[in-house]
Amino acid sequence: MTQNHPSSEQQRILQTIHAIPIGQVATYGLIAKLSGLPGKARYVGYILKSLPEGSSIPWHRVINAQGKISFPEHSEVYREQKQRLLAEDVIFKGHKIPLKQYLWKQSS
DNA sequence: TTAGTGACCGACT
DNA sequence: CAGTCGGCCACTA
Repeated sequence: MTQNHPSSEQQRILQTIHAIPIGQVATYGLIAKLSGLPGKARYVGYILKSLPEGSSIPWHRVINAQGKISFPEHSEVYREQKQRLLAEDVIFKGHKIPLKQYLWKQSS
């Protein structure tokens, strides 16, 4: 199978992100895995980067595997993401979110 | 077509 | 705990 509908992959990813409950977060890698695209964490990042302005996608609930926001600490977008998370009562330990305790079903 | 670039990840110092 | 490193793969110039 050499043909693949590119947009369907994106939609699966966006759908997965959209399903993240308020007050919870998920890593890029987990999003990819739950979307049936294991190993394509960077793809998730790429899609979020190219997300339209007024999108209803809760992009702020996506963080990296280190439990941190994937933006330069001093950037404006970093502050916005952190602000949105704090507004949902997501707890930060310094600059990190304690995944072990708050991350979305770590399954396993 | 090739080479460079990431809103990444896991294993390993 | 903090760095490095190699792998990953869609996208772009």
